Amino acid sequence: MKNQLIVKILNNIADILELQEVPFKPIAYRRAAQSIESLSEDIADVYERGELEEISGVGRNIAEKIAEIIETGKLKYYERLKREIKIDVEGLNNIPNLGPKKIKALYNILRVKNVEDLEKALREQKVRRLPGFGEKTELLLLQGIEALQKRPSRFLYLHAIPIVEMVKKNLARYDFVKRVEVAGSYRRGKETVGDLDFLVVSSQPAMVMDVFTKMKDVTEVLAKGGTKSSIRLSNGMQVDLRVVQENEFGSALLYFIGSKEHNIELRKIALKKGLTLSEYGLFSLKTKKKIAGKSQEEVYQKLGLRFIEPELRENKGEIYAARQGKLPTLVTAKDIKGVFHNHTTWSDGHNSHLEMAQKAEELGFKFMSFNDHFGHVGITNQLTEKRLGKYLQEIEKVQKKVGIRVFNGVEIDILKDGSLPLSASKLSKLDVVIASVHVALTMKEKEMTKRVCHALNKYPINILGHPFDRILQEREAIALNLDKVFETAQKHNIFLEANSSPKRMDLPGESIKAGLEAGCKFALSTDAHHLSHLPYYFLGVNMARRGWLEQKHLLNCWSLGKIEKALQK
DNA sequence: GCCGTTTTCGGCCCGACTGTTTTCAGTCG
Repeated sequence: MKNQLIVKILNNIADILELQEVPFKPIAYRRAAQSIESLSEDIADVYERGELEEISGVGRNIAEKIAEIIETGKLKYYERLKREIKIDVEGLNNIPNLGPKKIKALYNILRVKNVEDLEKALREQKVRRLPGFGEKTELLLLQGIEALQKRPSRFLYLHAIPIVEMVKKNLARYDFVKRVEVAGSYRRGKETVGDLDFLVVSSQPAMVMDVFTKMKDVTEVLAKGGTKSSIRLSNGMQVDLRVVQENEFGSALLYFIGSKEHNIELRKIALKKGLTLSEYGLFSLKTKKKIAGKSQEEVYQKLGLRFIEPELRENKGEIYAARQGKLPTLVTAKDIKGVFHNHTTWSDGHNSHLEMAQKAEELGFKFMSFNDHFGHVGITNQLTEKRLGKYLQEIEKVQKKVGIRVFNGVEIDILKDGSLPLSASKLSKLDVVIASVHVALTMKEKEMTKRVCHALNKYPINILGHPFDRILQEREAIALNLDKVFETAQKHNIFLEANSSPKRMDLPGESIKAGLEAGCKFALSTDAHHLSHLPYYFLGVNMARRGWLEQKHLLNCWSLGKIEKALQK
């Protein structure tokens, strides 16, 4: 799988060209890199089919370069650029407040080639003497280098929630704050959050700036202006805030929710219509007159588009769909009638079947399924064939005590050879069979794909559990040819899991979308190991929405009768 | 270097904040 290598090379080329002040090409390389990053298959397969140029942002020239990397593992053009430039542009670009122009000046005058050179020059106070630099810049860069080594780059969505609540609460108590909204990737429901963006409506922006930058947990004020400030909190999270007027709230929210790519696309559409779009509103280019801005709906409408839900705003086809009136009616949290994949003390969970079921009922669910580990090599207390009978009896007992439908089932390991540790005939007697990969995670893509597809082909599986088997911030996804897995799952009516566990979020939204396009259906699960995990199903809803899912694509939204029928094997 | 759901050539988003300046360039989102 060379996707990541190619993404890295293309981005590095963009960095170098930017430094050489080559116009427009950097944007082209970055766009191509971005498309490849969100590709759900091995780019080598795309190349084999001769379809590289069908990737958006990839034309004849970049396609040739990608082909060369796939065939030889490197790129002569890139090697030549690196020889010419002699600078670690990638490393230096990571430092905040350092861009191509400053990197160039640092090299031309001080021969700074990498982060180490820069740190040395900064400590020797040589940088402040450069034209366009000064003492403050020197300090800023030094702090940037230090912070880079300590700070986590992204946060789990779950960990961002209390921060969002804290900021909202802090601001909402002032009467000069008319409205507070969280925007950015958090609002788009991304699996992880890099920073937080807030939008405030107030006629006294200076006061807002003051209270925002003086909140209790602020360790650093990164910027403070008349209408816009940035702070850093003690856990390293950066929070940006912008104050706008009531009548520009819609266009400002649109702008701050992003994504950047979505916004750029909207602005291009505006230009084609003789308009210009900014956070202040949609204006006529000729008369400068304001056409829209109070609400997001209004801006979309004047651009000839239906309203696009924030989760879809990634410039991945949503704008075209909005123009055609073909946007999906996304699932919402209240459409979820129950959750799959819950653990109890019968394997590695913390609560009993009854406690879990009561909590599910309390949350308003109509059903839940129990799927304790079966044959997991890595944990103690896994279910065995011997314990299975009693486990099922226990679930039957619980069924009589609660007012919701309780499905029995297991989460069974897909072993190294693609077999499962329980026979197909015994598995078919269970309500819900989830099969997951838990061990031997380092297999090569071909082998791993064969392993998973073999299991899907040979056993009565209902749900493929956490297909990536990644742990956010800790463990990368296993190597899988998703196209083949999707195709096999679709053939056997096996649902793909949208696992809502905060550290898994697996499949992520963009892969759900790819699976949907392959004709697959999905099952949302909590993978709860404690009753306090059950409410986290909303994370799965975020993923499903980012994956363009409607009720008909998600098993959890169906009637109980339809669910039971769909689970029969 | 890419792209066109009105374009196969002529475009390629828009504005705030900071630091170093004395009106603006660089960086960021």
